Amino acid sequence: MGTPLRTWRDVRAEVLARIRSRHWKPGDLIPGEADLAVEFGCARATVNRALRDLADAGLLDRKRRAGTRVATHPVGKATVAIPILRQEVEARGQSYGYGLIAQSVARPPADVAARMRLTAGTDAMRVTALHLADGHPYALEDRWINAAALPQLAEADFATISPNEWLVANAPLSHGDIAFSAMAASSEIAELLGCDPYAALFVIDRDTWDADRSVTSVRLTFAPGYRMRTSI
Amino acid sequence: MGTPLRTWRDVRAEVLARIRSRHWKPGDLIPGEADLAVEFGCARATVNRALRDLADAGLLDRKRRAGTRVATHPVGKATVAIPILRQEVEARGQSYGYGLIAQSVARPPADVAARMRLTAGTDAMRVTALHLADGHPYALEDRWINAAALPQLAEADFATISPNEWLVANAPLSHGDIAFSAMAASSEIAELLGCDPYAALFVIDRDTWDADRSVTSVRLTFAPGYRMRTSI
DNA sequence: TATCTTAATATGTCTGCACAAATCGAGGAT
DNA sequence: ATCCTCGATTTGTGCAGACATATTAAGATA
Repeated sequence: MGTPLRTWRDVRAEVLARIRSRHWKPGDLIPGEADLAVEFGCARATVNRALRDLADAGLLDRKRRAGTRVATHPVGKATVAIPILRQEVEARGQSYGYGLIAQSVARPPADVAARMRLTAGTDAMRVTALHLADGHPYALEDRWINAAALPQLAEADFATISPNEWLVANAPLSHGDIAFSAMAASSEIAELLGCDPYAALFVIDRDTWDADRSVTSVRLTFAPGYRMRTSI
Repeated sequence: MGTPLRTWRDVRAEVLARIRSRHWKPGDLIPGEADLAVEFGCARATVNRALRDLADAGLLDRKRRAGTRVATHPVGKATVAIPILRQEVEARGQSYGYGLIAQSVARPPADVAARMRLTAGTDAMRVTALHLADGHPYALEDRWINAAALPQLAEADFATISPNEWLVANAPLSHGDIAFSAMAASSEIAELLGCDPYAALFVIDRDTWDADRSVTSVRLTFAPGYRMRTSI
């Protein structure tokens, strides 16, 4: 019993220490908020804030009436920064470059149309572009955009601004699905990225939605050696 | 001006709607908490909770005195579920299998020793194991464990339990660094995973720490076709 | 003019209280 | 025995007020 823990960060630190030290083990039921508030010498709301934060981080499981338990599978999630290419390159101290490769309006292939839930026969805009770091290929962007969802699309000039940045500035904010995978370079991609065919490349696929309407579907293929990092 | 927004989720939804509708555009300064509380007919704490949540999600930038702005680069982060292989496989409705390939105590190579910050000449335990889904190779686990950080390590029987699960149950909770990348299969790995040499494989590297002491460093190499998904 | 000090302001958080919502278990009805 | 209802328990959240802290802008000083 020491000095009172005044802030919710103090409380969080103390609870975290007890979990880490295995004083409270995975699966254990820990005391209720009211008890902890008394022990720590603070208000219940403060304890609540601390425990809620740890629960958000996946370290605690909380249920009404049932109480709070230490999570059995403690390290469940990590937040990764979805790369915004210009920022990422510039954060590495390199100069960012961008080049449009192709732009057209075409019938998307079946898999893309299905992912975007476009009615059969609908056209979409396809933009292919290359992102550069210090003049070297950094990532290849292959994007389909649903023109029906973006009235201003005609005004966009993807020769000077990347679709990524244009969409950030002009598309309604929305949710989406993201998938990370590895893919062998096709000969086309190898040529564009300046790497060997069959090189192992890191790939991010992202589908973005405005309510139930697909806005865009993009694949970013990174040059060999790319690593996406995070910490927990 | 409608019925009062009573809950912080209501407030969050309303603010989100204004952002999505571009009523408040990226970069805009939005009204202060007190003003919004009056407008919405709720307490400032409720508005605070809602705005804090949106800021955590990366949709708002908040600074004391400066106020709250709509984020210029709206979608910054996503939480990914760090795969716990057994759960992941079973969640797909497949049967999970596990097999120990090799276990030894050895001098880790320079890059691993450096990552784990082991003093030169320290030995560590190396465990190599294969995770299976419906009997097919799913992921290869190549792990180094710092015995000095884990007294009970001698009791572990990695022939029957995977290092992953044993560590979850026995190691103190800790922080760590994670990196995702793509790698071409070496001939050894190709044989273990039953894929072609040079196949593009998804790789997760994870270093785990207890305070400033390295606990374990692991590389998970997934069989071809693996995708790690999330949504924002 | 340049720099330092001070006040104003917006967010951050604590407190104490109240009630809401979820959930579990006991006890009663069928 | 089975099902249902109801109360108790625990977390979830709202509110009003106060103070803390960061940051900016204006004013004072050199």
